[in-house]
Amino acid sequence: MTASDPFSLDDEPQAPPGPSAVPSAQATFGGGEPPWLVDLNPEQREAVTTIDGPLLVLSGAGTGKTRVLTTRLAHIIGLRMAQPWQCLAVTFTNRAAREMRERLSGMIGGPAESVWLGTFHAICVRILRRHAEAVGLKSGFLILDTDDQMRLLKQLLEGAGIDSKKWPPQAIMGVIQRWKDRGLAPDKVPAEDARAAGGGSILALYKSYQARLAELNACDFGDLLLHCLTLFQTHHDILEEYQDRFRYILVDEYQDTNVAQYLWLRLLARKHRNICCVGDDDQSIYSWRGAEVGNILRFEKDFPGAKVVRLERNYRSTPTILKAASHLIRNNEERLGKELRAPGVEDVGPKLCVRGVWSADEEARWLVDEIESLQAKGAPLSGMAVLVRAGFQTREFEERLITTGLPYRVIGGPRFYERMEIRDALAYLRLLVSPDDDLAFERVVNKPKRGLGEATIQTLHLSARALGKPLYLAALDVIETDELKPKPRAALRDFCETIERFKSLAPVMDLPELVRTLMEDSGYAEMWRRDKSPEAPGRLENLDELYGAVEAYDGLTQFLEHISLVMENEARAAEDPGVTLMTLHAAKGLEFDVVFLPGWEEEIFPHKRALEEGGMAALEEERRLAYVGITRARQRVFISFAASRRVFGQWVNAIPSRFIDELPPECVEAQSESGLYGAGFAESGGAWGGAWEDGWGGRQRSSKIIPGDGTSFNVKPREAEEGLAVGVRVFHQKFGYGVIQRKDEDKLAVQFDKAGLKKVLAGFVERA
DNA sequence: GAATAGCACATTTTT
DNA sequence: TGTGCTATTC
Repeated sequence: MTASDPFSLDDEPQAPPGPSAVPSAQATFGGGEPPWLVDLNPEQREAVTTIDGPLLVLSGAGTGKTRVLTTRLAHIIGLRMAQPWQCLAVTFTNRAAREMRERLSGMIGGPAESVWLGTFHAICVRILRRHAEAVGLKSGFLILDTDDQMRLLKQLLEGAGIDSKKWPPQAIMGVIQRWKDRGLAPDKVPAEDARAAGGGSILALYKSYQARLAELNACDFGDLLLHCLTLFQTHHDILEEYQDRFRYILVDEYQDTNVAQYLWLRLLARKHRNICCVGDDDQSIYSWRGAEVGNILRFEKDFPGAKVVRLERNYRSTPTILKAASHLIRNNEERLGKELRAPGVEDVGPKLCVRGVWSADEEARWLVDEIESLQAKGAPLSGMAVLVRAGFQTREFEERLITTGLPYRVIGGPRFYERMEIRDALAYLRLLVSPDDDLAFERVVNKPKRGLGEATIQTLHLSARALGKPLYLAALDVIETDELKPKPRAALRDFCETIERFKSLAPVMDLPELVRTLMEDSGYAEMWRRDKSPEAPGRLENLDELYGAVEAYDGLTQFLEHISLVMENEARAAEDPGVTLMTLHAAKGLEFDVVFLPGWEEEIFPHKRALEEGGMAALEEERRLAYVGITRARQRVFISFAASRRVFGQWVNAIPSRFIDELPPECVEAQSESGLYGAGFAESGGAWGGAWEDGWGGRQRSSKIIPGDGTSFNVKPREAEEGLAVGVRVFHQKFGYGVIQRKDEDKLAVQFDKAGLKKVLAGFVERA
């Protein structure tokens, strides 16, 4: 892991690099073809070499989109059409940005460093830090994460006496975010929209939320774009500077851009009009987050004279997989139209396996059996993935994989820097760097408990307001007065002294040591050591990991800035050999030899909620999700559905997803449990769609409740419970070996070696 | 100020 | 079925 921030080079090279730095095409290749073009197919080549004017590259799954983007940059720079720092390339994720920069470095070496390449947010931060004053911020502004955002909004709700039951903060934040996604600052929200949102009350909240952020000199993620956009709209001189600078603009995943990003791009590209957007409307799966497929559908209208290149040669999947995916996605109305094909491949590959089973348990068992048998045939587990619609669905497969003893990893879930203990530690660090960080102060002032409760904080708030100072600085004053009772005053003084001490230590002390000692001296680490709850040891481990993570950085400020934009934990990204479990959303951009797509049932996939909220448009997005899932596979696809599964503890019947009917029968091998859909199922052939009708009476939900099969865990002889105490090592049929962390009658909390912390009944474990 | 019991709620998520 | 949040109680 490196802490080097590509954007930290604030001074651009003044003079163009000498001929040695960027090889000139003419000089090096004697007028012949530059080597980077050699292996490109004709469409890719066109996308790379059409560098003047607007260009839309419709790049299907697996057609070499990253390659086109990086080669295009190399081409522009290599031909000296522009200097590296005159090129802007924006992505959505840090992962994509990193990959692009690495590949570019491989092609052109050092100059790759000075390309403006990063996520929309990172680029905006870079610009905003320079021109913060122009939008009412100071350069050192703080970037809030979701946690801080919600905290702040809740405070405002409380202050305004709004019932958070009637107006859930999450929903309010959602409305505000959508406005920001559309590039709407509070004063630009259309009256009609404002009226629709709580009769204008949400707009009022939006206003006060923004005001509070300004007071705190802080931004949320949406603001990074919104402020940057406002900056461009209101300061023509600044806009022009960037318009002049960015001769060539490249955009990755264009189908995921929201309105704000679109406006931002359009402004920047207005001068040179050299904008190249790469995207795939069939993989637009983030509309619920503000992404506008419309941006890609309208490109030619917005950029008159735009050229469109279609990349349809897929180098990833077998022809059968491509055929199935194409057939499915053809059911969508709103698309630009594109067909993936596999160039020059003779072997069409095996059919997709679609399997129906009775219950979700069986589905997991079957799926893991398939994994095992593939592994036995020599397929590596790291080439296999289970892709689900929603995060909770990974559980049944995890459990089954544990029982079987196969290694796996789950992508997603709470990330390292979002864990409570890490955020607490970060708040301490933030306070060292910026004493005006009220949110950080409030977070840790009474963590661990110092007897500084609500009453004390309230007093502090009043004093702070009176003094016109941030909380922490006000606290420094207040401890010198009699405003507080002796006890809280002493506690607060103690807290402030610790912070002050570390503030002076910060410049001289080695970073990991500083963080560790701060956690010790503040009593924070001790708090978790004393905590008897079973998750406490894990939290301490995470803190240890944090001490290790800061090592790579030069200073606290750099560390905090970096993680505010890069929330992922790079240290953990290391490849390991297990099966990958994740959501379909998380799988976009990845590929595997074998892909398992379980849970293809109506109401789960397509998801009920999505359909309720978004109607037909949402159904199309769900279908695109299915398309994304299938096209992740290189060799094989296994789709499955269960006739019944437990949802929130209740047995619920399900019918197969409509997407199964939309697969071309000739690409599918149907398997089903005996009796599940009668004999008609397997041999239904062309009348594929009708197969379900026979078994289920059309698409009506069956009212018959199918109970669990009752064979597995009915009655188990009660083990001698006396041997089971905290600290005892035990064995569990499902979860394997572990140590008892807590005992409450017959309920145990056990930390399992592989399965993590689980609550189990004493009857299900035995002494190891 | 802290522990606890009851209660609603339960897609997708990067920055 | 599990969790995380609020309201209540000590």
